Amino acid sequence: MKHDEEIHDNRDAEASASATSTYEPSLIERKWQKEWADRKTNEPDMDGAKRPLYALMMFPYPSAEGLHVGNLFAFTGSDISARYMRLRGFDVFQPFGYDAFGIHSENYALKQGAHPMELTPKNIANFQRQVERAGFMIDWRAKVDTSSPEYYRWTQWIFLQLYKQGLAYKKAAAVNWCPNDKTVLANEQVENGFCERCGAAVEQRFLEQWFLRIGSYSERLLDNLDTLDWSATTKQAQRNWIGRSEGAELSFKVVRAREMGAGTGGNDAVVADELRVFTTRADTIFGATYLVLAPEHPLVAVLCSPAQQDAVQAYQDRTSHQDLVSRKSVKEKTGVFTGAYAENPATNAQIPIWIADYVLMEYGTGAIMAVPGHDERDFEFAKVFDLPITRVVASADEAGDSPLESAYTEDSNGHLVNSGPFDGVTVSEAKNRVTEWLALRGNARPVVNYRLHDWCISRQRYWGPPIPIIYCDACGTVPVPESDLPVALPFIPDFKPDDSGISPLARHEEWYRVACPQCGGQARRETDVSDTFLDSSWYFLRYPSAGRDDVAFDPGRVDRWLPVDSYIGGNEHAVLHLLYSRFVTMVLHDGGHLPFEEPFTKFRAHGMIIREGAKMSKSKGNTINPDSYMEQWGADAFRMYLMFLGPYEEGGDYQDKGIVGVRRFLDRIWSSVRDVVADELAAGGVGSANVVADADVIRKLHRTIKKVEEDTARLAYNTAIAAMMEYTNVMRRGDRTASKDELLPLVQMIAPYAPHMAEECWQLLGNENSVFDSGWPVYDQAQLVDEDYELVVQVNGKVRGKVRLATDAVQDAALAAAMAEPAIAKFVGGDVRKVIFVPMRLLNIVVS
RNA sequence: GCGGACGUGGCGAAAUUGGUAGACGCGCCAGCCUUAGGAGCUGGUCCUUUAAUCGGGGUGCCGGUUCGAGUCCGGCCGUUCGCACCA
Repeated sequence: MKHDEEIHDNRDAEASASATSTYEPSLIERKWQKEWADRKTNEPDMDGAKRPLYALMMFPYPSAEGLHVGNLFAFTGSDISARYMRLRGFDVFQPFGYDAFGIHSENYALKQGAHPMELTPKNIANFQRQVERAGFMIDWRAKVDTSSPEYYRWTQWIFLQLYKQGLAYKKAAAVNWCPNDKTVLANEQVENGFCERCGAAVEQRFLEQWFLRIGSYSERLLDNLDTLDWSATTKQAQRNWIGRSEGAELSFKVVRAREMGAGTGGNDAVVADELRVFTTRADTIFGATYLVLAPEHPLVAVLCSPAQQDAVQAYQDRTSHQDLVSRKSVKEKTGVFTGAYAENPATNAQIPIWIADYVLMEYGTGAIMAVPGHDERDFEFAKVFDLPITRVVASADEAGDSPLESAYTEDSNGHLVNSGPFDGVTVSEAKNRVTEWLALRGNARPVVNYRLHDWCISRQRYWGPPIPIIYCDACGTVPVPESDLPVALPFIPDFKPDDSGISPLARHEEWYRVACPQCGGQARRETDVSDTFLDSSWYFLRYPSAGRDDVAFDPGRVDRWLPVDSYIGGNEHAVLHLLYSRFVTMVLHDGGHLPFEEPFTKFRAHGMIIREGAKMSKSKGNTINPDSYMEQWGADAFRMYLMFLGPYEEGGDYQDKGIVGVRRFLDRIWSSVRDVVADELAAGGVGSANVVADADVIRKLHRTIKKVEEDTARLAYNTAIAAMMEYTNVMRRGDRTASKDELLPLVQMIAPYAPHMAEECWQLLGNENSVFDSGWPVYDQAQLVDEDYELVVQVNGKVRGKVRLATDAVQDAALAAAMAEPAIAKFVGGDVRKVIFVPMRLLNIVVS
């Protein structure tokens, strides 16, 4: 629009012109976005800010479909919070960027038959257009794109720091393989055995992979949660994911099977000293009637008797080819006897050792003691294979000699039976005492186990940062020297993944052949790239130093701006991004690179937007195109409506008709401003206001400021907006013309919500500066107190009337006032037994 | 199965420490204005009863604590999210 120039160059004329016109969002929104850019309104002094505040929103992946309304909901909530803090006088730094590397971007390119290196910049440009249109207070100097060499150079640098600190290692392991995306997935990316991205059933493969030792940070990751100001739901999700469980590691002496004695009879030979199991129910040891190892357990080969060799081998083959869906979903118990026995350290009985796929190698020691009497899975297994079931726990009111129909897993009020010296001891007490008893004999030690596994970051894909490692025949695994970073991702036309389990880069000898940085001999590069979640695990560290090509992050800027003061985002990242970011920050702290170990001081999870009661999805065809809504109603109205739907932290139901209410509200404010300006022009120019503020309106105003301030601070945007609407209704009651003094604070309050309109109104009302530099209105405490109030009068708890009462009135006065009212007095029949007086609220007269 | 959140009009939702249930908005009804209105303004809108009041009932269900419960406690029912053969 060429209109822009006219607006800009001829502001006063335009101001008076628009003052008499109707509210035209498209004009003023464009105008102010340009103004903010020209005036550098959104750019704090990165090296000199006095009251720095880092407000972060979760950066999106720039999908080709463009901005989703869910993105907009998330960004708007963050933006309101940031703009509010700006009005409160903070130097707010709110950056934005793109999580452009990774499988989703690559898959989309594959679908389009395009190359991600060419497609990604286009997607970013489109996304950026939409984000700019919504009018966020973003400092665009700090833009980050994880797929740019300037960024991923430092992602690789971070990998090297992990490597240096011994926290990155390569191992051959059974990993999750997505046959559709043709890559390895982290545990966190597998949902119920299906690929989180594409939904394909995940298979198990045995591949050499790079892992990060997040598991060794379990305790810290868990304990620190208590110190963080985060949404409770997010913390809870992390606690579940880390999965701490207290128990004991018990050791069982192993004996060779009798049948193996080759006719010598009873000549037991020890083949492995001991077998260790993890249990949270050491108290049930007397009921352990067999042991079960995971089929992958390394001792299986040693323990297995020749007679059972074939059966065991066959079972192992079967499990190793199984995909994780069938392996991990509950189903019929299967297993094979190894031919070996172990000695129960409590009963000294010889118990058989089995293998079964219901025991997982990656948890605990990969072996369990089976107590079929008191564990559902063990019970089921014992039934299938006819193994003995011994009862060792009974509830308080039973003797415990009746046979079990099912596993008795209740442990809160049970006591031990058939447990030798521990008969009668309660379960909770026995957990410790049995462990201690076994420990004295060297058969137990208390252990804390975590469910959190190390993080597999290898991806056999193209669109990611190459892992900066070189393999040399002479020197072994050699990290790329930091001075050689970035290891650039080459442009290759054939970036399509295949079934081989190796990356597309491995097909390019000219790329992976390289001289060893240590000995100069022939060597080859690692051809896997790293997980997208490594890219996003540190982007917030980069923002304040974006553009610097000599460091990942500048220490001075880190000191001034980090850790992040306020982070707002979706709970879908509760255990992925948010946990990885905490881990990486801790590692960088331990390596001496950061002065803090927790990246996000405060985190709030927002809710989800649904539409007309149903989830939005492309397949249902009920998605919302933000562009068309912003076109029709204006970005301000759209932003505000999204916030008005429901509590921000819970989400809301988008109803197409609802936005009109918010737009009407903005129209009303606009027309009040227009009236004031018109009056002033008629009266001789700006500043000659002639409508006098109304005392009742002003009192309502101060209450409203307090309410909006408190609600905005706690992200209760829906009620803050309601309060502003209420005030506007009072201010305009009966189509009354508002006064300038009534209007100015409203414009300031609404600024975080409808920033363009607020700026325009602020200017029309005669202000030169940005409304965001004007400060937050201050309410007057004295205006909040009334001389009298309406006292609710109850008789026996039922509301019977209301009386006006002086604010400082005491109970006797209140009672007298109530009884003077015939409508109330008629309900007070018998004796007054009791009077409850809650000043400023109610009076309850209790009669017999 | 374990852990969390939630359940309020026709709809989205409000409701400090327990203190007038339904703010605000949508929709709907009536009126005003208008040549007209998918514009604007005013009033009304939980159910029941009533000419209107008065009254009675009402926050998923059952019970409890309390002068007083949407809110607290116990037990169900339902919705939803996270984890899940984790020993």
